[in-house]
Amino acid sequence: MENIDYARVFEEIADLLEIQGANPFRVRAYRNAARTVETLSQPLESLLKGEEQRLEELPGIGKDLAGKLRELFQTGELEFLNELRQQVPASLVQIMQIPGLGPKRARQVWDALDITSVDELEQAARSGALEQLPGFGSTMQARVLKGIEELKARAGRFKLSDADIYVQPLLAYLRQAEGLVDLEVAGSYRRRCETVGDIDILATTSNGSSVMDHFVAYREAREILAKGPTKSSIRLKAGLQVDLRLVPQESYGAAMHYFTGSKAHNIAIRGIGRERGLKINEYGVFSGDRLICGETEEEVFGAVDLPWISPELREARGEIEAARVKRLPKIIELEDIRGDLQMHTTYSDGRNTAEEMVQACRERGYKYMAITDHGPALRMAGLKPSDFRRQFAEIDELQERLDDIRILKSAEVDILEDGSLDLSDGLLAEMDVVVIAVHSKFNLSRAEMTKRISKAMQHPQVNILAHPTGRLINRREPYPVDVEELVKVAQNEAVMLELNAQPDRLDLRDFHLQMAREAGVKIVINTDAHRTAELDYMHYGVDQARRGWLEEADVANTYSLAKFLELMQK
DNA sequence: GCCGTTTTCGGCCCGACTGTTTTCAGTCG
Ligand SMILES: Nc1nc2c(ncn2[C@H]2C[C@H](O)[C@@H](COP(=O)(O)OP(=O)(O)OP(=O)(O)O)O2)c(=O)[nH]1
Ligand SMILES: [Mg+2]
Ligand SMILES: [Mg+2]
Ligand SMILES: [Zn+2]
Repeated sequence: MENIDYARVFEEIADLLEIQGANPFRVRAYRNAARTVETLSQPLESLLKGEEQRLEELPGIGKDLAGKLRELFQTGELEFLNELRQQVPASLVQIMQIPGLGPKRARQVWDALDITSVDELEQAARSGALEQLPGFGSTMQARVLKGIEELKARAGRFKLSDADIYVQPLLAYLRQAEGLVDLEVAGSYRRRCETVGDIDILATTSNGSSVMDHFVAYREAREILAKGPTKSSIRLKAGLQVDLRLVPQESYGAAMHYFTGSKAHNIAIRGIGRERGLKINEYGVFSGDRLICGETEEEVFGAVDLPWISPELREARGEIEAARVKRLPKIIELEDIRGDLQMHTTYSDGRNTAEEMVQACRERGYKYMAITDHGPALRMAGLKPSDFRRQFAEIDELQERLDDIRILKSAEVDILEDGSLDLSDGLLAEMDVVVIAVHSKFNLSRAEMTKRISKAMQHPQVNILAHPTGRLINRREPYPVDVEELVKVAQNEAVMLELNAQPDRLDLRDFHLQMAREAGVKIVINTDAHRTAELDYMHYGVDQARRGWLEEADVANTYSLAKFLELMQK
């Protein structure tokens, strides 16, 4: 019964209801609720256990959906979903994953051809039965077959850092087009989401531009998905989709707001506009047919009496309410960072020596750093106690020659299966800061894993829990663990939680960070660099921290060395 | 299905691109 995916259940209900032809607003309610429970900064389970009506206080969760969440929590099942699956084949929702096929056409192939799965649909398309259906032509049939192939290849979402590989060359190419004024990346990339489904680019022009023709002629494009005067999409050879939107220069602000999203944020802002008799779209803010403003984002927010909101916060997770009462957080910036507390050297699995890492940290203006090579439990990469002592002596020597940075002796100590550590208390006592993390034995139950990590955190010499959930984006699920409980332990034991800035970790997640902030637990943003260049991953960590509403004071490595050392006192 | 000091009923964001639609539905952003 542990680990019910509440969001998935609501998503499935939304899909099935939509195929059934239910009221679109009812469908949207389920989709919104799925989003809400997925990204909750208060843990859903503690709300579910509570006696009171706390669940109903969540935006978009009323009596009915709260009841369904409770039923799921208590029984592990949902009668309503089971009944729905009797009425609509559950495998039909897969058909909606194919580009160009939505609820109406899923319904149509089910009704007309008794198709209930992607495989059956593929057969119908191959046999030519599909193009006989009203509304389906040969073009559509071919598109479906292609869509099914792509679905099998499964490009999926791209890590933000992978998207970065393609963004700069593409922008450089687009800038060659005639008639361009602005060119900016919007969408989830601008909101600095940990993964992006595509790249959304906004261009503006004063007198018309040839940018659309130029765009679809990009040599890295594999396919043109759509092409119109204001909006075109291509798929890159790498599989990544790119959407380009072109609007008049005077619509820059409104278009940027629209194209940055998120969708839920847009709907909320437009709803507020509507209450005030305003129409907000990507071209501007309108009163009737009269354009009121739209040149800048500030104007758009201003039209609904809100201050400008950072893109990272635009997720309809309370930022609008916070902005309304002037309580938006002043979120952290890269320049606030004064140190990096996890990195590796050639002593373990790093590529650069301690001296090189120190030099690289000084170049980045850091005032302190910790060298955290692995303990002996990592057999290939780990250090024996004697290696650590050798390294500490080397650090002493390096430190003697430097007065602009403090090198903290440390280690990334492994949390063993029973919650004990792979280095002795004696050795830990020789360190300035102790970082702990799980690196093996992931297949414990949630309760066991939580107990294991909690025990390690209770060790009196431990300061930082690194990459607390162990997930690797697109490669490895987090091990099962109760992050809410870890936050509580961190609070009681004065342990800090790491936000690991490696772009495939970004661990903790944004909503975990919000949870920690609300509990007053300090976060440390570390790059876990395995070479000097990886120290620059810090900005990914800061981006994630911004999405988690963290302010400078919430992040321990924004403090001066003295203050940071003070924070570690138990 | 949710929501509300203008409402407990009647609203719910708004627009672009595609295809076979003869005047616009479906899908997607
Ligand atoms: N008003 C409005 N805006 C939308 C809607 N769908 C998308 N947008 C806007 C907000 C999105 O951030 C932006 C880009 O759309 P995308 O589908 O690419 O979404 P986004 O980039 O947020 O996430 P992604 O990582 O691409 O899945 O377009 C919508 O239904 N209504
Ligand atoms: Mg996008
Ligand atoms: Mg897009
Ligand atoms: Zn590690």
